[in-house]
Amino acid sequence: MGTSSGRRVGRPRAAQRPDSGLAPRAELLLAAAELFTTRGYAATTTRAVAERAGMRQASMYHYVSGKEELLAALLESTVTPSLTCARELLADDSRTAEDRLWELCRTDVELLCGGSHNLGGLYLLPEVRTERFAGFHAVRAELKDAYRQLIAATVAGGALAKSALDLRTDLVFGLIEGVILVHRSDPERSVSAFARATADAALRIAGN
Amino acid sequence: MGTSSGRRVGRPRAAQRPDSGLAPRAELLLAAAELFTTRGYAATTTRAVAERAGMRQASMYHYVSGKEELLAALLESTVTPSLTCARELLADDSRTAEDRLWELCRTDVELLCGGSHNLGGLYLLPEVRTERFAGFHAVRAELKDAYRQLIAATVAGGALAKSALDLRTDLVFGLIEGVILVHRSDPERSVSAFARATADAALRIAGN
DNA sequence: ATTATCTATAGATCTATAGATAATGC
DNA sequence: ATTATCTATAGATCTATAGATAATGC
Repeated sequence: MGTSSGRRVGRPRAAQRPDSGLAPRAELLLAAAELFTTRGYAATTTRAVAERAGMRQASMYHYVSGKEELLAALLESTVTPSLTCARELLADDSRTAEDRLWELCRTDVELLCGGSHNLGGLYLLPEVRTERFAGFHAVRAELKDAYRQLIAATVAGGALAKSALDLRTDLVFGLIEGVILVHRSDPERSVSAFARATADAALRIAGN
Repeated sequence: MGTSSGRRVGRPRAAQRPDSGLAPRAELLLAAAELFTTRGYAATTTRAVAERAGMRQASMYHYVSGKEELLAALLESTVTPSLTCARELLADDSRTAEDRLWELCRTDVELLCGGSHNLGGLYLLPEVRTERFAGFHAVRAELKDAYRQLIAATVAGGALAKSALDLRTDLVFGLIEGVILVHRSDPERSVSAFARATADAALRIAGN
């Protein structure tokens, strides 16, 4: 738990603050998300993360092995919901491919821009390309493949050359990810309207 | 100069390498571009930059005041050509707005993805959002405004509501920038064909 | 006794400066 | 004499571990 309060086991924290209601690991993840997305991964120190989570630098190591683990956990938690959605849509025969592609785009944009801390921004960190985050890359590749399948099914009259399909997939996927940048430049805009508009735009790119 | 070789003034470099033909400052900028785009800004040390440029860490300070100056210079050098192109297109009355928007998109993608070191990737660094790079942001805002003007002129039959215009501008601009991510994921693809395809996609999004 | 935290710190950086040195230029 | 570089290093971090401490649980 750690969720409900009352007196807790262990030495009290030095800087006490109103109980966040979160378990310590979740506090760390939240703090890391905020700092990584705004300042970047390399520029964020373990001290900054821990202190923002309400504990001292060294205490962080009681919950995680270091910064790397925090980023890995955050990355995976960001793609997983998109992938779940993609799998459901792929399996749903009752709707047209176009319809499902639109829905996938919309949901994905909502997820990327929706959370309070612009978690999608994590995707842009240069460090993410490192092999250490292979788990994330694998999940992401699966998501991209779902896009590819839906785009292929969208095309009227069957077969599209592989290179053409790859291109469209990349453009659509790029649009969806580019959305992170757009959202960053204007975080006030209504996410749900923006998500629908982006999905519309994606269909225009995917279409014939 | 520094460009042509022969014996040069000053103590010789410790690690001598075949003369790159570049002036030392240019060598530093090139090295920084490679490292910043691949590893990130904060993760890149002054030592790494200097060493890659063929000199010792301390010698770098003879040419630049530090990492920050390198990033600022690189950023500005990346937008400036796009902006020049945008100004020319805005002034050219002999072509349709659609035509010019297409051309701007194409050129921009070429510039973002064309250079050998994926300089466009610099835009994605979290540090870039800092006020220190206000110069870059100003130039970039001007470029975005050029996009906005061309998109407005593209719309058939005049006025588009401001919010609708803003949305389209953001989507198009986002697509163009998103291209950096796409290029990153598949750097082998022909840039010029990709640039044309992206420009096509941009027109679809901008269009009515 | 167990646990969550703390304080203290060693070891490993990294930046930016001070001052020496090895070339050419005159 | 001027210049471009070098070596050396002080001061400022930052990470991760060791060991102490202040709670609750039994």
